[in-house]
Amino acid sequence: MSITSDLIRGHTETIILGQLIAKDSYGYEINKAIQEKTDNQYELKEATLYSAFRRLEQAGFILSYWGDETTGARRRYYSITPLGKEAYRQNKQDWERAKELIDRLI
Amino acid sequence: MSITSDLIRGHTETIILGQLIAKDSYGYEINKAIQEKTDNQYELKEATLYSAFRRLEQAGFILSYWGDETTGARRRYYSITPLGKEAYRQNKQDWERAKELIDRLI
DNA sequence: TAAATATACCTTGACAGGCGAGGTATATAA
DNA sequence: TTATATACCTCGCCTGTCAAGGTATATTTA
Repeated sequence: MSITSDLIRGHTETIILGQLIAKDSYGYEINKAIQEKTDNQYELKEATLYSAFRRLEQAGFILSYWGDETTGARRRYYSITPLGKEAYRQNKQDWERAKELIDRLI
Repeated sequence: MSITSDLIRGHTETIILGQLIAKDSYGYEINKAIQEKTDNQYELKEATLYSAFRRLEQAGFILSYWGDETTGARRRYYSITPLGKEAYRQNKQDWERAKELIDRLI
C-alpha cells in the first residue's frame, strides 16, 4: 500500500480498462490482478473500484453481465466496448504526456 | 492546458516546492515558470495555486513574507523550510515509485 | 460443529483537492 | 481612456477516494 491515492487518482479507470482489454473479468479478480502486478504494493479500495465501474458503464466504456457460476458467490463480469478501447488508448497517451511534464516540473 | 487535473493532482505541492528550492519566489512568477518549463502545456489555476500555498504554509513547508516593491503590485514571497525540503525529497521519491507502478498497470 | 476466512458483491456519507467565477489594486501600452 | 499585464485573494461547487457498514456463499480450521 502506502502509495498515496492522489498519485494514482485519475488512473483508476485506465487501469481497469487495461485489465479488461486482456479479457472479460470481474471486480474481485481485477483487484487481485492489480495486487499481483504490483507485488502487493497497491490495491484498489472496494468503494473506489465499484464506483469506477459505475462511471465506466455510464460512459459506455464497459458492459456488464452476470456470470453463470453454479457454485460460490455470484460474479458480475465486465467487458470493454470499442469506445472503452479508444478511451484507454487516449488515457494511455495522456499518461505518457503527463509523465513527461511532471518529470520536467519536479 | 488539456492535461486533466486528476493526473496532476497530488503533484501541485511538489511542483511548487521544487520551484522554491531553486530560489524564493512568488505566486505569479512560479506559475509563469511552470508555463515556460512545459512550453505552455500546463499552468496552475490561481485558486489551486493559492490554496496550495495555504496548505504548504500550514504544514510548515514554506514561509511567506511581503516583498519590498516600490512600484507595481505587491508580491508575497515564499521560501522553503528544511521540513519542506524533506517533504520535497519524499514526494519525489513517491513519484518515482508511483510512476513505476502505474507503468506496470496500464 | 461452530467459527473463521476467502470469495464476491454493494451503498452511504464524509473528505480533500482542483477550479470557475468573482473580487481588489497598481502600472503600462494602445 | 480603455485594455492588458502584473499580482494578490476568497467562495462554493464538483469529483474521485475511501472508511464503514452491509449481504451472501463456500471452504478451512479449531
